[in-house]
Amino acid sequence: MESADKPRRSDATRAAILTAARERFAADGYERATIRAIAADASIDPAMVMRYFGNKEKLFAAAAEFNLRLPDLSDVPAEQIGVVLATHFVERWEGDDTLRALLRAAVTHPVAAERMRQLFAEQLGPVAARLAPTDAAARAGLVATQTLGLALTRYVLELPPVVAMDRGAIIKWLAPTLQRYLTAPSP
Amino acid sequence: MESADKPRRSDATRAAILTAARERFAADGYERATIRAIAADASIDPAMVMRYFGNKEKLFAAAAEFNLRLPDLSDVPAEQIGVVLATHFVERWEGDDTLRALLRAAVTHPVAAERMRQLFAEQLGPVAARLAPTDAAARAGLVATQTLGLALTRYVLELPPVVAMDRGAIIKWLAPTLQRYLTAPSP
DNA sequence: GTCTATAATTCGATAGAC
DNA sequence: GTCTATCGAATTATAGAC
Repeated sequence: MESADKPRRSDATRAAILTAARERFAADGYERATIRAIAADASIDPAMVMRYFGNKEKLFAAAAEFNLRLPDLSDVPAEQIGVVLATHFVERWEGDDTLRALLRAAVTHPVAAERMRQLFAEQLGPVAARLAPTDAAARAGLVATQTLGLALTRYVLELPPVVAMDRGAIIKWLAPTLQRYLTAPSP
Repeated sequence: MESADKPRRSDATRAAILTAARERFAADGYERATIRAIAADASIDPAMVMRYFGNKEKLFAAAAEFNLRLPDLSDVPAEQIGVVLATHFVERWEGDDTLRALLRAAVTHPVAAERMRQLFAEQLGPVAARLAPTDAAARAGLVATQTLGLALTRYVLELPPVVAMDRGAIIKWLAPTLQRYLTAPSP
């Protein structure tokens, strides 16, 4: 929208604000994350945050801009879709505050919740539709229950046994679940 | 602590406050749920809420007091544990604001999160321990990922396809997942 | 027990000097 | 572009009259 032309001098400042905002939103949720704290983290004046992003809602919208980055799955054999998806999700969540910020905010912030709904409908829906033409929506929803449940318990609630599991174990346990939700006959 | 003796006159007021508090905490989360709004819902003065519960934290603690109410599962055959658990959880979540209030608050409120951790450790842990002595904790954690994931997507985020599913379908889809997490050999 | 008044904070947002 | 000063609103919590 605005980034096509010349890279502005202030882009570094902008990026610093966004990074700090993502960390705060991810750690504290929408209402506890204050503009003052975000500005302090970015070593900048709070008024600058307002100048750059207008208000808190727009700042959040910019900070939580992201997608699932699902790879092209059209070449993946149907019987391997579970492993591929489980692997992708586990690695996608780690090391990026954006998704945690969105999840935490979505619980109390209607706009964030709506974006979460869009995200799974638009990006996971098509995958399910290719594998199961009839009840694709329900199957995509089931995949969401398991993947978001993992994210919730591991990164937000931090249930000790879920935190303790390594990535490999998680993938091995979850892959058959996702596989069944997407390709098994309706029970 | 205080309820053993005589039922006080003010117990009705107390109960009204708690009911309103649960609804507000469940609908708005911890920080957006205000004492003023709770008092208004209960048709009472805000100052009374403070008098009865001291402060907001204690009010929440009282309102979110609950347990999973897991039935006695020692008589359930190991191969039916999935169906029994899935059925119980689906019916436990519906029609009771308490658990939704706790889940929503736990995402941003550390005390609520700690209670959520205790809840699953103390009540789900033993069930897993009986079925799988070695890696019981991990299996209980996996069950938590799926059951809390369902609660999150259906009652909090309200993903349309998850909301649209009826209880029977949910149970049929989730039961094999829970069954495998608890009784299948480690992958 | 009940309610009014208000203290004490905190936060988002704005105005304006430099 | 950057920062100071501050407004206005909302909230928890308290003090005290009745």
